[in-house]
Amino acid sequence: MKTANEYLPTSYWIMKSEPSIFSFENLIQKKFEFWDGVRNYQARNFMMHDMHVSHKVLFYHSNADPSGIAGSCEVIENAKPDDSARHPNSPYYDKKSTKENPIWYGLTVGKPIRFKKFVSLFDMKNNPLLKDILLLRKGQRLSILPLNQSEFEIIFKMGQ
DNA sequence: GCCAACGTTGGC
DNA sequence: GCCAACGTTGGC
Repeated sequence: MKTANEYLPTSYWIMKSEPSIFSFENLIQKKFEFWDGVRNYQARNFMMHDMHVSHKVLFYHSNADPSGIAGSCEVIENAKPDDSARHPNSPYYDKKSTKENPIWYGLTVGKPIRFKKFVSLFDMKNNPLLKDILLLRKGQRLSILPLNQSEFEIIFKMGQ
């Protein structure tokens, strides 16, 4: 079984968001969004080092009813410091973050395309072609996950 | 709301 | 560097 880092380099990603906080419909309305609030080093490193403009992203609703992929989007601006870490009133505040050493970074996604059909977690679990993807692995909590081109295309087709 | 699984923190 | 305690994620 491959680890997340063994998927690198790749141009295909899953990004998770709780729709009660920021949903795919919110992205459709806003057209683009700076992805702030990531406070996990592995996910941050993906954004800082491995994700680049034009990379394709599947937008996953977590803690949702149902959870699943609502659509796709893409990276439209590479990583830059996540200023929410320096705002004491932000839920993402981190007192260790400074202007000189921001610690936390985010990037901007845009160009959302809503799937014709929502691809639920249940649907993905029932597709034998997806039995090995990181998203479905037990205990996998990373909010940003790499996937390979064929995995991306399988899920994308399920949404059409 | 429960809780398994995981990441982080901090004492030693 | 170990590891117990704690906090968080996210399915159910």
